[in-house]
Amino acid sequence: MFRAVLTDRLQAAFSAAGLALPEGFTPAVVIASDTRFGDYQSNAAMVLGKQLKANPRALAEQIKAALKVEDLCEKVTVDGPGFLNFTLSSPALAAKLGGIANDVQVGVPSVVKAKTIVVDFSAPNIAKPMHVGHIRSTFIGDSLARIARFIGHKVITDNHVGDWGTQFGMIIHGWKTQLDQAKLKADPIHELVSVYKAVNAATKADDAVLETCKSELVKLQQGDAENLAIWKECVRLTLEQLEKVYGTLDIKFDHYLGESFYNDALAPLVEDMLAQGIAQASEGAIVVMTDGSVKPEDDPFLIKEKDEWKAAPCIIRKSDGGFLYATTDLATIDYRVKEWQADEIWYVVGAPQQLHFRQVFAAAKRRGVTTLMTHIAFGSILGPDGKMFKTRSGETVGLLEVIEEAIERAREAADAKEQGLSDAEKDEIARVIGTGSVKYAELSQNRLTDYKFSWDKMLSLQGNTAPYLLNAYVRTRSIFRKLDGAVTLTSELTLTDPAERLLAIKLAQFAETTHDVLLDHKPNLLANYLFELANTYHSFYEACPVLKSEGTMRNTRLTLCEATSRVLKTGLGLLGIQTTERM
RNA sequence: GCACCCGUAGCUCAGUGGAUAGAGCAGUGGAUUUCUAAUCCUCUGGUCGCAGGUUCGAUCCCUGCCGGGUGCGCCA
Repeated sequence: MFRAVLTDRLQAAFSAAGLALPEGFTPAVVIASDTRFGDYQSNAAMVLGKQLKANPRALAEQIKAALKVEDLCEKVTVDGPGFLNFTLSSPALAAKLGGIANDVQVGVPSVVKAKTIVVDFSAPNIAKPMHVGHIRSTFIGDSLARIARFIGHKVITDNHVGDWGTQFGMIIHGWKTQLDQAKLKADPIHELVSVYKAVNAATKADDAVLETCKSELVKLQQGDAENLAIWKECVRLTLEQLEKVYGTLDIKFDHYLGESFYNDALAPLVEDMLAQGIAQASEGAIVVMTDGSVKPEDDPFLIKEKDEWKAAPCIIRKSDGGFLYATTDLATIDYRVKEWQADEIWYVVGAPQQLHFRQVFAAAKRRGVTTLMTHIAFGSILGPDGKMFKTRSGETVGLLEVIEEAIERAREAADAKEQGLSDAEKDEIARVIGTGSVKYAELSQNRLTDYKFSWDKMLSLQGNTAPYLLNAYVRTRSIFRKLDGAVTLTSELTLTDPAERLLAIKLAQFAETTHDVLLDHKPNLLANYLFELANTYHSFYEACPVLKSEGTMRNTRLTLCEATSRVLKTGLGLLGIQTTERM
């Protein structure tokens, strides 16, 4: 990575110039914000100037004089208030380019210390269809898992499905009293949902129904054979459907350890926490309270009310003896730490659950868990009114519905092109473009901001969209299809045209971008980068004929195409987006 | 009441303690008998919610306010 190498050189220059660096100071080199000045830049002289009370420009000149970068840069300049600007040399860029075009890791170095990372994402509920609300967790989680794995971590993906809970009282009651077997066979989830909705409505009208549901739930929890069988069938039917959706989306999990998996661990866990004094009885329930180890404003177990800090406990056992979300999460952490030796656990779950995770993480730490637990939060998907989509009010849009519509629109566009592709080929192209469009629409956004759900944005085929990126890839493949015979991409390369140079620099930045994504768990950095790369390639493509050129120029351009092709395929793959050879 | 997230172009959204704040859509005017136009190139469009503060430098950090969203003991 140029950025890392230049940082090292800068560090060396400080020593060579005899500059005493203040404690904790490391020079920062970044990709240039304005390409007129260079390819990379550093503000180290300005930061240092402040701390050493020295003139930043003079300091920059002093550093520049001590800098040894002849093998990398054709030019280093001091500009403005004291910026050091680096312009890469053509040979250095060409060498890097050859590396990208011939390397399976496309020039992205692996991490020095590989960690075991458990990624918890998607987590749909049994007997409920996935809706647009699941888009964020599913796509962000899948992408982060792919990226972490790509740069060398050991990644374990776990779909913590909601297969246990109070809703099963209603579903079992409905199953017994009003299930339509024919409809169940035709569309299991749809039938389960309508049964659930009907019973849910009935409970609101009639308390007796509610009581029946509660007793069905208790029977299930006590291991009643009939109810257990119904529950298992619900889980089986739902998972079967989920697998189909995940298959269409090209998403795989290493494990499907749902909430029910941890049932037997809950009672002992609560007992253990009581015994250790981490949990206590309160108003009939068992809760975790503050231990006063942190400042009140940082304590997840305290809340301020009228200038007084009041308890905001985390309940792990209800007064009726039942267990909760937090209890299951604590048991899940135990399992992941013990069985998988997780160094880190990433929870890709919506921002509204921030308090829950702060409490759970704090409770786990008190139990001696040292694993780094991170809540990778994301904003809500809003309806047209700017308010959250509500799951239960029926206002939401089904995930499958969105995907199918996207595939259909992509298919229409493919049909309009007339390039002699078979129906099967067009179907596959439409699937890749349709699912890619929905994924890209999600992943190109900052995960923390709320956004309004928009069919047009999800399904658009122009502009900053998956088809735009895929088209750039298709253009690279088209060139190699037309090429006669094998090419060697190892001969001499020379970058002459400005468009060639811009593309080469962009390609070199893939490594930096990929690593940066994991600093803040933000896949949109990669999405934005790939859009810029595609844009740069499209411009290059218009400006620089490849097959019609000759000699070194032709070889250079072919190498640029091959490198672009690999970076796009790899980069899109890291977003969970597949590619096609034609479109 | 308290806490967290958000407020950037007509719309939807990027962005960073640095140099003249970007993109897509919409609007405008061009480019192709194509290495695939699902493309490229022009132009138009901004008091980065408001007010202070810190800094050589603030859209970014701090404080206060205004506006929107979310969460806060027995759902998950």
